Amino acid sequence: MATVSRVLNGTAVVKDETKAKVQAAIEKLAYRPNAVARGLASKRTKTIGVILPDVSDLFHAEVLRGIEDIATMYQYHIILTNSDAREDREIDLIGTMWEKQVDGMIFISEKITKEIVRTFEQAQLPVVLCATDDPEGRIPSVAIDNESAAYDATRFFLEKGTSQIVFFGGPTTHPVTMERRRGYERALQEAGKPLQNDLILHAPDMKYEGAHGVAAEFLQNGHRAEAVVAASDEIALGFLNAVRDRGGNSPQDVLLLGFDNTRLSTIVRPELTTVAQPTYDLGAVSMRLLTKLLLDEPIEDYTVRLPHSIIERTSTHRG
Amino acid sequence: MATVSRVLNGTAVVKDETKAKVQAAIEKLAYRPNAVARGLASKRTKTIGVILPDVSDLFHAEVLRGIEDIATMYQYHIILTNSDAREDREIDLIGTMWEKQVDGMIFISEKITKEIVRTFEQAQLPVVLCATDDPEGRIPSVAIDNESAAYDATRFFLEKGTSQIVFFGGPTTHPVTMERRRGYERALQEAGKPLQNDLILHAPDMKYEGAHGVAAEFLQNGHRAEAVVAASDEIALGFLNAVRDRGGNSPQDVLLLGFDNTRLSTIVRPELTTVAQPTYDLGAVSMRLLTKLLLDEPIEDYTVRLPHSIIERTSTHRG
DNA sequence: TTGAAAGCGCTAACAA
DNA sequence: TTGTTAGCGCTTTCAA
Repeated sequence: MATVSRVLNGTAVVKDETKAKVQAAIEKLAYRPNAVARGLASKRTKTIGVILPDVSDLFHAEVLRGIEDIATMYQYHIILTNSDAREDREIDLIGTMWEKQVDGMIFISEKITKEIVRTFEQAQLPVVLCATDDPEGRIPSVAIDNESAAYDATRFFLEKGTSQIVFFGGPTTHPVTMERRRGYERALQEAGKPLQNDLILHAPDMKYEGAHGVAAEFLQNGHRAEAVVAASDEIALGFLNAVRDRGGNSPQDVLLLGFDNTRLSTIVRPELTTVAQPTYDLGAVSMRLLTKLLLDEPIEDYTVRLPHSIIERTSTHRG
Repeated sequence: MATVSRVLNGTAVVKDETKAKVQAAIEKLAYRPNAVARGLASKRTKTIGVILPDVSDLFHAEVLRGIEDIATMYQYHIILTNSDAREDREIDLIGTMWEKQVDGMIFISEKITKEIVRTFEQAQLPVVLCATDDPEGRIPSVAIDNESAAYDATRFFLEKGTSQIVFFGGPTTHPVTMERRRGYERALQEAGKPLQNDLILHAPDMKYEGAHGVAAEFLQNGHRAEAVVAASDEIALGFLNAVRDRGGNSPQDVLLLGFDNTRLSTIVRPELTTVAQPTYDLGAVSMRLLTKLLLDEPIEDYTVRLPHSIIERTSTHRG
């Protein structure tokens, strides 16, 4: 049994001859090691827990795919759970992940609270935050620099000489939205433009439906916008369709810039200019960082900021 | 220890007084049972394996969400892996799921081969096929009736008096595509219409990009279509944009009907008429069926067919 | 109603 | 280089 274990795991030198015999026996009996027993004995399950708000969200699904691919590469398995971004569920789930003896975790959420940080620290679980960060910087994280991404997006319009630039974010309780809003505000201030509160819109979430309603109301009230910096592609499309509902269109009547470069942005017409987050990479890099943590490899940065870029398409292009 | 186990699992009667003492101790020590040890001892891990082609695909992500919600409800966890619909990987993954001692599996694939059926039977793992079925009907499955869904979609156009109805599917190796094609053909035959092979299109996959190319070529070659029955929303949008690229639009120049009722269908303009698969339910019902299998509950049907419906939107509506 | 004891199928020291 | 032994932290008989 011990020698079989050695052959299987390569944890010690085994004579070629015996190794061959063991492998023959494994073949013959179609033997497959029991990962649960192995996990109990070795205290490593080769399993990592992933908690995210909602897999059926395009962005999360793509991040997850990145996580999974790298996990597979390093022979880890993924236990997945949806939290619906509810803190109580998140904390509960961290506990069950602990019970499952996951080797580490990747955590995606909208907001990293002190309570969550504390729970991770108590659980002593290696964890990497993905697409968000811990404001206190105590937990390793992989994300983009949202403030400067929104700053760049706003500059993009300012350099075209556009005024009446709307910022259209998610809820004000959403830290990522607020970071982006700060970038927008900084760009305007640096350009000497006044901040107009009526040009700052917040949708109930990052989805299409709510954004569509908010945009419709905005236009209904007689407001006008020359350009929109939206915090997600879906939000941008919510604005687009509100404009269309009133007989307008983009880019003729409004220039639109989304966020995330989801598949939507090329499927829709006009194709959407967007700030590309390296969605897949966000997941892949998070998982890679986690493997470094788990394998005690040297780590340069515990806080990784991936580059973003603006992808120009027709929604901001006036023929 | 044994009594603690009894309190935790409710497997035997424990005096209220001792139960209270145990619970107090659990509280005090912040004790959390080790699920791995529990799994080894009881031979049940409360974990189910999910193998699907690609989580980052909208349809699968939504099915997965359905699976996960019901799994949570029954206190199961999900181990997730992507197979990219490659049979060799699928077979390999079934093996690793076995090693992980999952209690059961949900399997989503494009094609259920004999090899896969054999692997499941050898592994003796309870499994439910989701969104596909085993042609031999030996494995429980939850899906819709693709043939009659496409039949209904085609009838929908025939009843409008439409001719030149294109069928636009995925690859010919894709069983679901072929089932739908058969439904399309049956509807035409019953209506006494000739089958025109040049009106049957196959995209390289169910995604937008490839479909867009195939549609562009179709139109380039001077073919015309009055209506399109597409095998996925993305394929329908591929056709739509090919039409638009040539200055046309829907519903004016072509009536479009997609499949799946993904978020895309309402975000896009014109909003897309589509055959709604109960995507979330496909996952939820599969998982529920699996729990019945695992808990030895009575089962009426091992082969569940969920209802589909046509959701009419602007892409088939001529003012 | 509870405690004692065996054992789930491995890994990891320790000898040999 | 290999076999022996002792657990890993639970569940599940079996007695008491």
